[in-house]
This record gives sequence, structure tokens and C-alpha cells, in this order.
Amino acid sequence: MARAGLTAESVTRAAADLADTVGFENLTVSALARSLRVKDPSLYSHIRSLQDLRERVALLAAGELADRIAAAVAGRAGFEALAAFADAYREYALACPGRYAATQIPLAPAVLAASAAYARTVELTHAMLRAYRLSEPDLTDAGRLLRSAFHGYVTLEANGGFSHSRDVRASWERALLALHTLLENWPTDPSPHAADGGEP
Amino acid sequence: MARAGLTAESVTRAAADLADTVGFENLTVSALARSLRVKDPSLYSHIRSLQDLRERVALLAAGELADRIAAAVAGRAGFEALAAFADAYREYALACPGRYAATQIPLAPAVLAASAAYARTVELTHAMLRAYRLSEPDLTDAGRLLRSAFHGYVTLEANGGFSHSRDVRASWERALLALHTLLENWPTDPSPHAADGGEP
DNA sequence: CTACGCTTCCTAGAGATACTAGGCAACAGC
DNA sequence: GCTGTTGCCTAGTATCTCTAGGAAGCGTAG
Repeated sequence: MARAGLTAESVTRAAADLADTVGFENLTVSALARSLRVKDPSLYSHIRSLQDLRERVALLAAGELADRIAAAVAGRAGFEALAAFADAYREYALACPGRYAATQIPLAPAVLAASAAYARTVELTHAMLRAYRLSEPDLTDAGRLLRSAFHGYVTLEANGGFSHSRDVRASWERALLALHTLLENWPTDPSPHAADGGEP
Repeated sequence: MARAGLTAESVTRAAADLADTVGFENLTVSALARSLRVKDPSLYSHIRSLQDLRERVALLAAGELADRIAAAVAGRAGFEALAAFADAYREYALACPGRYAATQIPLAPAVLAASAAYARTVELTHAMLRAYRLSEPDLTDAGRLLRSAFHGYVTLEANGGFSHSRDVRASWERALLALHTLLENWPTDPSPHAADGGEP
């Protein structure tokens, strides 16, 4: 029988494409084997399990996302960098919903540490924030808030969470402007009210 | 054989509890039947399908979440209301991860319209924002950004997306303060660069 | 060019799950 | 106690993950 010439990489890419088409939660070994004109067990020469396949797609997608963000923010600073970062993030999530969903699965700390892709996104966030002249721990706090806002927005948008008639793209533009304002006025002094008051 | 006395409601509650225990993605008809000491097909007298079960859990959880938020913001305004809203949101998501995950599945517009739970969360957001004296479309834009930030933060937190050593709770407090500052200085004038310029 | 070995892909099959069809027995109303 | 409805059951189908073991393609050495 003619060989299909599969490799772990080509299988992972095919899985990512399939996930973008049918949704990440519908990515199955059977469906992937069908799309590659191969029987299910053949794939287990290249992947260890469905979970392993999902993690490979996650790492592939995280790398692609980091690449796009890096290209978008290159040579920009301030609001331009913020908007470029955010638009690259959102466009990737909307154009590649299966790949993006893959990046959100919980990964074992060992897997996460072994791959640079996730750390690179965090570093890119910090690099973009340097223009706002924040120092730790504000840098980490602001980075977490930004990534939360981006991730939350695109997932709510993708899942139909914004049912109001207001244009979603217009809201996004305003949100970026608002986040820019937020970063320029980041409250850096210890807050005026004791949120977690002074027990010893 | 003695009857188990199941109803659609009791089955849904048991499903929500199971989802909180084993994770929403591991909520299966078989596992639910086992936890109820019943055979799989017995559940199909009360639910139409696994998808139907998931939607019931989603609506149950959305109602519970709205209730908690409503109780938290009652009688508060300004930053107090914002913090109460956000803390109620985050604490529900962390205490009931399966229920919270259920609220994020895409629902058919008809299902969504037939239930008040989701609309109530949006209304609560708007009510909380009234103290900041925003008017449309800023109200919708700010509400979307807030919900995005809350949702993004708790999902990233729950999925281990915050690996930095900085305390996650402390970052959350600072994020709330930053959002409060943002809402007080919301950039309401048509932005300095023509995002969607002045066609007639 | 043949023989060897490695890898790839296969068939066969076990175990789990979603769901349907159809039956029997438990409860409610009379 | 009888009857009708309802709830839970057994039996069975189709799909999916994953393993065991076999055969055939491919590179290489003689």
C-alpha cells in the first residue's frame, strides 16, 4: 500500500487546519485520519494520544500567534504598538478559531516550560508595555490585565457573547483607546482605601 | 425497581455539581448516570441529549452567577460596586469552575433570548456603570471591555495562564483599581485619529 | 540486484460513550 | 383493586480512543 508520507509535523498542521474548520472540540483522531485518507491507528505512529495531538496543536498555534504579534509590533511604540498587538491577536483568534482555542487548554508546567511560544507572548506584552514606563509589579499587573482583556474580548465575541446591536469592531477600537488611557494613567501609588487592611 | 425520583431540574443540578468536580468537558451522560445510581438511558426521559444537558447547566449557572452579582452590587455604587461585581464574578468562576465553563458555550440565539439569565448580567453591568455617567455607545463599549477583562482574567487564571510569581489576587486588586480609574477618565470624545472617519 | 532491517501503514479487536427501541413495573387517580 | 401514565430498565447500534500484531514499502549493505 502506498505510504502517505506523514510526519508528526504534517499531522499536527493537518489537525490545526481541521480544528479551524470543525472547531477545536470536534478535533478527533478519527476525523483527522479521514481527512488524511488514512486509518485511525496509523496516526498513533506520530502522536501518542488525542491529548498529545491537542497539545501539539496548542504549541503550534502559540508559536504562530507569537510570530504574528512580533511582526505587528516591530518598530512601533505606544498606542501604535498596543493597537498592532491587539489587532494581530484578535485577527488570529477570529481567522483561526480552532488554533486559538487550542492555545487555551491547560498545559502541564513541564510542557509549558519546554516551549518558548507561551513565554514569548508574555515577553512581547512586556516589551510593548515598556513605552508606558511601568516597573514591577505594575508591569506584570498591567500585562495580565491586557492579556485578559484581549482574550476575554475575542472569546466572548467568538461565542456570541455580544448580542447588542452596537458594532463589535467599533467597540474594540474604543476598548483599545481606553486601555491606552488606562496605561498612561496607571495608578501606581498604593491605593487610597485599604482593600486588605493592616493585619500583622 | 425503586424509582430514583429524578426530574429535569434535579438532573441538571447533579450535572452542574459533577461538572464542578470533574470539569465541564468531562461531563458525560454516562458519568452523570453513574453518579445518580441510574442507567444511561434513564436520563433521556429528562434531557434530550448531551448538548441539551450542557445548555441546561449553562442556563442554571448563568442564573446563579447573575444572582450572586445582583446580591453583591445591591446598595453599592462607584468603585465599591465595581469591586463587588468583579469579586462576585471571580469567586463564582473559581468556586464553581464547571458551572462557569458552562456559561461560555455558544448558545442558539433562540435559547439565549428565551432565558433572562444572560441578559440580566449585561443589565447588571450597565447598572453598575451608571455611577460613572457614561452614555451610549460608551456604556456598551465599557460594559464589553469590563466583561471581557473579568472573563479573560478568570479563565487565564483557572487555566494556569499566569505563571509569573506575582500574586494573582494582588494583580486582580490592581486591575480593578485601574479599571475604576479608566471608567472615571473614559475617553468619550471621538478619538484623535479617525478610526472610521466621517462618511455621510 | 538481492537481502536485511526499520518504519509506516494496515486489520482486528477491546472498552467507553451517545443515543434509540421497546418492555415492565411503580405510582396516581378512580 | 384497576387503569393509565410515567420512569427506569435491557438490548442493541454507531462512533470514538487506543493496543496488539502483521505486512508491505523504503533505504542500505553486500
